[in-house]
Amino acid sequence: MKTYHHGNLKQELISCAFRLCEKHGYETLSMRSIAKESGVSQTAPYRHFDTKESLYASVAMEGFKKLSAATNIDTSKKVTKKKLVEKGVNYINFGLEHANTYDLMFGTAVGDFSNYPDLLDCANDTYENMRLSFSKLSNDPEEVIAYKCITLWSMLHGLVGILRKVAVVDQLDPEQTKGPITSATIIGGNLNFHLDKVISGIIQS
Amino acid sequence: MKTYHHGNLKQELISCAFRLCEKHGYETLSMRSIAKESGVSQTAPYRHFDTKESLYASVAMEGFKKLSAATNIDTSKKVTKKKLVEKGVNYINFGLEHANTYDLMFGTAVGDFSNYPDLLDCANDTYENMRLSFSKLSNDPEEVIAYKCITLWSMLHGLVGILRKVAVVDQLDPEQTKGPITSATIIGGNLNFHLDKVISGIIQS
DNA sequence: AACTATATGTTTACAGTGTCAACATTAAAG
DNA sequence: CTTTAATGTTGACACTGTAAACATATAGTT
Repeated sequence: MKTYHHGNLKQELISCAFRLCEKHGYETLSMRSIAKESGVSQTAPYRHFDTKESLYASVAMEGFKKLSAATNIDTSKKVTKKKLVEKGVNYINFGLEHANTYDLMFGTAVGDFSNYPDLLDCANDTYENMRLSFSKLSNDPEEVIAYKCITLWSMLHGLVGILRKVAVVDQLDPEQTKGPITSATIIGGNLNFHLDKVISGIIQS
Repeated sequence: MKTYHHGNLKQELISCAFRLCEKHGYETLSMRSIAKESGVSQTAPYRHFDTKESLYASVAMEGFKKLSAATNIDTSKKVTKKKLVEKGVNYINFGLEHANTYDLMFGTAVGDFSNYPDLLDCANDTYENMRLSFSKLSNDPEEVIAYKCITLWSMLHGLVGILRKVAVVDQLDPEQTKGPITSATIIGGNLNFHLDKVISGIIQS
């Protein structure tokens, strides 16, 4: 039965947008196509989202929740270096497997998180878990932990970005290695080891 | 005097787009506005660029050239750790000062560099200089150097991304430090020292 | 120098976009 | 049961990327 009022349109729009984003990237999303896909009129979304950006913000928030779910360490238990390495591997896998959503989360689609407090909270949660993890692992003063967090997060974030770019290069011509690349090397089995060294370095820094 | 044929439209369009991108970000660029700004009809750019993406590619190429100019080490002379640290600082400064262009270069605006061989070359040059620098600094085998390159580049790339996000958080409310942030700390004088440690770590890894 | 082909420009047109205003229908509150 | 607020639809506007048809200047050939 088809009612005039959808009943749960907002959530429907978000998950629809999330699905489309995952599949085709956020750049191809349109307010109208999402509306159509959800079976409502083209302007119905505007009852729930002021602008396209604010829909993006909701989708990004979903992304951060999933990122946290995929990477968070249970800080109520003992935190080990091994767990931190695992967190790192999970982070990178998330970034590569949900590349389109990751772009939405960390790109320019949502200009300023502070306009979307819920999103800001979710993003901070991701950071906070890393901070807590480092904190449980050592007795460093706060500012040192902050350094380590920024360092690790940057490393992970950067790897996601660079590996994707380099992967494109590799795919282009696997034979021609102008500059002995790299992503294949790292992705193909050694990422774990690599991250282990990097993270060890950060921990001891 | 106004002639029918512009004479140098292609370059004009690129530098015009570059300027607008630097100022307002690539997302706000439109083929038509660039044409208007250049004083030609709305479809004139299509005599020089098949698609908007291909204009983006040219702008991104400009970006990579400037990035190389700002960061490249003269590898014909002796390469020192200090120079590498300097390179890192320059890289991050470029990323933060030309944030909009940096987004264009490393974001999703240009889908696949392999469609734009010139762009690909420029991007590879940036990588290649880093590889050569590491190579001159040690006797590591190629694959180790590749590791180090990826690690350093990821670190730098990640820092640019994360510092900007975190900076946004900081600006929001400089008092409320939910999780003792970070970008102010790092940017405000310690970046050099921080990078020095990180890069030393990478070199010795 | 004249003719032709090509490069480069303009005009017009189309389908798609974000978003606003006016209106319709339903659910919630009094 | 009536009023109000929430949620939907229709229609409109200015803007977008880009294709097609046409105009003009330049370069190349005879």
